[in-house]
Amino acid sequence: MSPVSRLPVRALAPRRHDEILRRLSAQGSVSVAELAEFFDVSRETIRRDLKLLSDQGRLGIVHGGAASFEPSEPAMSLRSQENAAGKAAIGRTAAGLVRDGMVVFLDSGTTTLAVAHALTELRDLTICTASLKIALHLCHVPGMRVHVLGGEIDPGEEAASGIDTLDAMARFRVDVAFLGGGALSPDGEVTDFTRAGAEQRGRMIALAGKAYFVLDSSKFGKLTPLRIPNFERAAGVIVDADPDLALVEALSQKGPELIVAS
Amino acid sequence: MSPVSRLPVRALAPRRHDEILRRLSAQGSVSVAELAEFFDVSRETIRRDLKLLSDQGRLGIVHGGAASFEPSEPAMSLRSQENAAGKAAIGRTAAGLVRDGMVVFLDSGTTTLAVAHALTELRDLTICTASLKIALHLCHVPGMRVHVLGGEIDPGEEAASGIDTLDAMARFRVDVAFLGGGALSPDGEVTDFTRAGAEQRGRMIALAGKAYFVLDSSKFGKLTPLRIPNFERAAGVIVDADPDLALVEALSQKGPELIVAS
DNA sequence: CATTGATGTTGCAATATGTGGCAGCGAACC
DNA sequence: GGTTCGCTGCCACATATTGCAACATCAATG
Repeated sequence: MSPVSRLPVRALAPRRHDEILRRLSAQGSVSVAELAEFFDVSRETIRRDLKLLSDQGRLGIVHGGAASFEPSEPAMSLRSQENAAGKAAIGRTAAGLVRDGMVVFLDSGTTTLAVAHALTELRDLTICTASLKIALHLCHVPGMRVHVLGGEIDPGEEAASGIDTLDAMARFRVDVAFLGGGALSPDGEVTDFTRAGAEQRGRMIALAGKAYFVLDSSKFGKLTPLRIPNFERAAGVIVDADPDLALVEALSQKGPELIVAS
Repeated sequence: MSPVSRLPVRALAPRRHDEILRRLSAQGSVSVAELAEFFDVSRETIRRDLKLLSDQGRLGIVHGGAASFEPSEPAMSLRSQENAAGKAAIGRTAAGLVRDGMVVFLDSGTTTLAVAHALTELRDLTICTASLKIALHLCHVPGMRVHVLGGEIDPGEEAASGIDTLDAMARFRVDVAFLGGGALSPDGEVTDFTRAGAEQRGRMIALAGKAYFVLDSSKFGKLTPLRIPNFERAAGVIVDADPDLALVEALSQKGPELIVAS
């Protein structure tokens, strides 16, 4: 859409966005009607604001308004419902790349959780993850040794993050890593929401023998702000549907193999 | 347009869902009538909400309301059912020893999980734990910063343990620690099942400003093999029923205060 | 085991909300 | 000055949510 030349820094719109996000983190949810009255703009304008923020992944749109991802337990479970079939297919394909005896790193996220489910078919794996849900799930599978990375928990991801996590990661010798991401940008690169996330994933690419990104089709063409370091050294990107041709070509230029799960 | 038209400031659907699930995990069950009154919506609406959540497998609908599934692992969930009332009382008493702003260590185990539940009444705590369940639960409570200790997961405890965990523990400055244990032996000492567990608890006693053991009455008079180092330096032992007199006297000889929750 | 009050179910209408098209307006640019 | 572009509001129409009412079920009690 917009040729990325410069960000239009209007005075009014960003002010609304800030306030919307502030309210969201304070109250958990906001309604379109309430915001329209507060800013004295039309409801359409508010909806456009919410759509924008939603595309950036900063909130979730619901009937009547928007809800924050953070404080709500459903956020994660709801997200894991979205495109469940696609994620399951990605999980099976990912599991096909793993052999018994390997050391596997699993990133946090709903798509990697699907990979975790698929991995239960295997035996004798060492799993390394920062995700509480994944650890909790896989630790009961016979033959799996699960290591959890320490750190401060990010409630949105339900996973550890931060300095301690980066630190702990470096101690492992990882055969294959499955990483999530915020978006598959039109120029064929996986991007992330946060600085910390991008850094963590970039490091894991460097650490792992092979690193695959797992992204379901809802992430295609979205835009998130952070590039992931070392992306071109990743082994592949596993998706559940063919991206458009431009994206395929852009990706093939970068290096990582495109794998479409069926 | 919108000249202050009468806007019912009703809660958005996801907000209701969050609250319903929150109540479920707190109380185990909710009633349609109570929810309808709370949200000021009709009972049909509540039922539709419950139907939706039920379709997602997040609760079970029963006549009159809904009940929590607690889709947890049998080993752990079975244990947490035992003497639930006693554990809840211990939890409340333990929470009474905590003040806003403190750094709290929570050991793994079902009794400490009850403490975690009780701590949700507080705000502005830093939690440090090796237990996946505790981390997962508390990370969604507003005002809580949760740190998880890294390490290999023990499936029975659903918590990290081992060298890495001991290592990570040492980095924290802990105000108050709540520790589990295998048994309260007849000679007034808390003992443990495993060498690793005893070592970890002993270290935490040394690290924390105050360390309390939380033990429900099913642990009285049992015998487990490992003594816990530094036990005499613990601040107290919180239980849910009076132990017999000999045990009380033996304990008072050692040092830690005996606290009986009501 | 029958009664009775509470609860669950269904169809429907009212209202609120979402969507897409279009035009006005102001800022930036040529 | 004219043009373009993005933001905004208005409108018409599609969709979703909710409450009501009538009826079916359930479960506790005597």
